[in-house]
Amino acid sequence: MDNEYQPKKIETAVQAKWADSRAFEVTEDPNKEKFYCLSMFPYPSGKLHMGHVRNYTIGDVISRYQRMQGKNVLQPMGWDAFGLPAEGAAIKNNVAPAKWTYENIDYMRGQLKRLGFAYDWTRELATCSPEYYRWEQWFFTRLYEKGLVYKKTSVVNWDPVDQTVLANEQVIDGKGWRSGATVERREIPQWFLKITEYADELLEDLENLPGWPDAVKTMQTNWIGRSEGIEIDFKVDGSNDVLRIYTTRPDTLMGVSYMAVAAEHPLAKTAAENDTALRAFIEECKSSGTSEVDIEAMEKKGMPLNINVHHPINNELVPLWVSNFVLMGYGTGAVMSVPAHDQRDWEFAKKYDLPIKQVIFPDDDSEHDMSESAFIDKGILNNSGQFNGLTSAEAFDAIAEFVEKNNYGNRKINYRLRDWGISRQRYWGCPIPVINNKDGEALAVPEDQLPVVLPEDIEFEGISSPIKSMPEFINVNAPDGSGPAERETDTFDTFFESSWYFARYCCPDNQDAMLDERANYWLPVDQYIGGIEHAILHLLYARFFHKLMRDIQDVLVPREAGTPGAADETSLHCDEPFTNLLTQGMVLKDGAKMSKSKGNTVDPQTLIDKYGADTVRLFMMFASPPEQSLEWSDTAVEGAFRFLKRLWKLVSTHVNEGEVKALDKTNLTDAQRDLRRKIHITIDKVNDDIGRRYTFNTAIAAVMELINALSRAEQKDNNDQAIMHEGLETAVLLLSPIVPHITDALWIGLGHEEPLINAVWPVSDPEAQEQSKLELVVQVNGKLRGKITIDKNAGNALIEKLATEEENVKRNIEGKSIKKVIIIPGRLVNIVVA
RNA sequence: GCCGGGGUGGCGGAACUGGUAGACGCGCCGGAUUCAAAAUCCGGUUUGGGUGACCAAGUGUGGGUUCGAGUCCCACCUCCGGCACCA
Repeated sequence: MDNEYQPKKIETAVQAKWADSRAFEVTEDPNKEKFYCLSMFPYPSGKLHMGHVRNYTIGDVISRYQRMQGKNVLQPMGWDAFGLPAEGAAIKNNVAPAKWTYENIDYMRGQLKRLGFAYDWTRELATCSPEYYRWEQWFFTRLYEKGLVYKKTSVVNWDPVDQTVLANEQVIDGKGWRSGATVERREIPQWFLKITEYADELLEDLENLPGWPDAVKTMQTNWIGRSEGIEIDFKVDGSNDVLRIYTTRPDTLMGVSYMAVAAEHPLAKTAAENDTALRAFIEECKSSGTSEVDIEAMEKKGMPLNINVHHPINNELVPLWVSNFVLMGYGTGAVMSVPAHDQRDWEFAKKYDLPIKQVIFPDDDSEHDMSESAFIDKGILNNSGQFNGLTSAEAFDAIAEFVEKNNYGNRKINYRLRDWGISRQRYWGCPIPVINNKDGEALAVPEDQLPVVLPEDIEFEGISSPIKSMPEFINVNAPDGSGPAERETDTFDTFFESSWYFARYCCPDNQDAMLDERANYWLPVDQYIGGIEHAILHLLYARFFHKLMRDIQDVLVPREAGTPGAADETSLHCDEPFTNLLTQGMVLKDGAKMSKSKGNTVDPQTLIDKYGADTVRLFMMFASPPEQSLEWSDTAVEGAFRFLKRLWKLVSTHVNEGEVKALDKTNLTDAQRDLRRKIHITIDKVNDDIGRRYTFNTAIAAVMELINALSRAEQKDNNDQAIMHEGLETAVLLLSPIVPHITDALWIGLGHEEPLINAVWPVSDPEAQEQSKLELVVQVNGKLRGKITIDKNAGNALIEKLATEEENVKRNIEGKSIKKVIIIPGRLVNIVVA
């Protein structure tokens, strides 16, 4: 066996071997337990970054480990290929988005292959290919048919100079990224998916996901934001209009001192018609950004509309204001304001000198200082007429009843979650399959005319989407036979594509249906791995989409209908797409996220070229546990490389010493017994770390400890050599999911003919782990004062005796009386003295 | 602003269920090898005190619970992720 570790040589050879034997191509095998391991697919931005390498190494380690457990493992890879950066590149470098994207994919695919990930490349897909997106177009038309999509106006960022819609990311300090013009809010018609119809199920099913991190489930729960409240109508004075609001605190209803509507609210618009100051204010409200941060962080402003509404209980007049923090697209676009019991209303009232009327009082006789802040807790009602003396909870019911009885409104469950706006006014995306006829009706493109193919041979003139000025794309005949019509030129939000790719991987070659029965073999994904930044949007949309696919007929069409068994399945079986979720942390350098804009990136390719794929993989897994952020270190990469060299040398030295005879277990020295125990303890430790905890860093540390112990061991007799052999084989197997190339070569060196990827994960020998003596720590008043070695069967009386007799312990308890002795079996003794 | 997560030696991190704080690696210091260097190998390495055995302090800050707290509770500081059109 070669004495020198040559990563490039062995990695190329092993990768060729895997490719030739189609080692990672899988098919459905009903007799084997399946394991679907999925990493979030990359956006093909140019080249792999360290975050990708980390993500995909984690997925590969889990996949290879599960394969060694005997499972039928699917690990696919593809490309989230539509998106804004391709348009940026097109505008900047005058290259078509399609060409740019496909070239990036080719380069990045090469990098993934070079890293040795065990992907089934026959399933590769790119979301920008018509073979892929035709099915989401088809799916959209089915959802339209079912009434699960609808069109309404909603707000976008409008760049008045470039005459185009901007993404939030393209708005910098309220200005357009290219024009520098102040961005306006503008309302345009857009398509929406009714995710709110699934709000309850999306919320409740989180309880059926024990394999998801609590942090993600909490964030999704709060995002959905279910609340129980009441919708109440306030009659507008001198008009037949009513102003409908929603509140979760009807108990504070008698404390209302003003009402507020959004700038876009019809009442505000009408009032502004004859009032220049009001008109100016409403214009100003439209200048803020559309994001929640923009709205929540800005200074809260308002103006009275000179309109009053009637309080539904006592009929008193309440002034109506327009304000910049109420949003039209959110609830009813109007709120009731109770400054005494809501902090934001309190601040607004202070600013504009509006009355603050306390109606809820602490239930413990304490007094709240209204001049300091709002009293937001629940309590006892007062100053509330007929409701005085009720608790907040009682008042909720009483007021709800009152309101319902008088037809002023009803109880309502509300969600913070809003319907999913899926229209984008961009080019590089999937065309929304809709045709608008001359009567303005939006008609779904019929199935036989799908896919609506995005023209790829285009040029950007300016920055808006080329298909918006492309008559050959736009002008069509209406599918209802009503004559000339216009094609929709908006494209889908790219989250649309990434919401179902996990299902398409199961049957990417099916040209006749979105999914087939193979999806029911592989789904749900057993392990999903990706960045924590996707905790809400992507993961919620994918869960939603999965439920839609489950509920819409004909999504799943069996390939050979009518044949017995699984092929007759016509719907998805499972309710949730991802059984277990692992959210990896960021890759940082000098404490900041690696990113092009910060200029602190490290190109993985340079490292692969210098050290090989195994070193990069090993470093990534060793530097920190997957959920934490990972701090980049060049010297630590050197360390990982050094460890592999040491491992190689230890194996080659051992192998080159010749044949090893079988271990004679009846004749072991204490040192040999200890070393064997170390080997078998390490098996259990690494199995737990990789298989259960996903703490690959501690798994690697444990193998390093084993290698250190093996290198220190004397090599004098047969047993020494036999234990060395056992230890090295164990280390190679345990490391193989992490560094699959070097371990494959070492496995061959250790005399195996069957490839390592077909080897079985090692199982420890409990007998080898037994020991007759135990070490206990002795504390005095909780401070470590000594250690004692006891027989494993020693009783508490003997342990206490030995502990108190230990030299240093004795010194520390001298002259004091022992109050208590606490013995934690196998761990410690704590002597409490005074 | 709101929601979620983190903070441990010079550095990355370990300590899983309240039970030896600092495993493993990096860096640094000393030694071996070498004409010399690189590479490699051996030893040391939380801080302060002590020749030493040991002693004291110590897990962002301030309090608390406990025989015992990095771990649990309360308050605060700070950094990171998300906030619906970046992906």
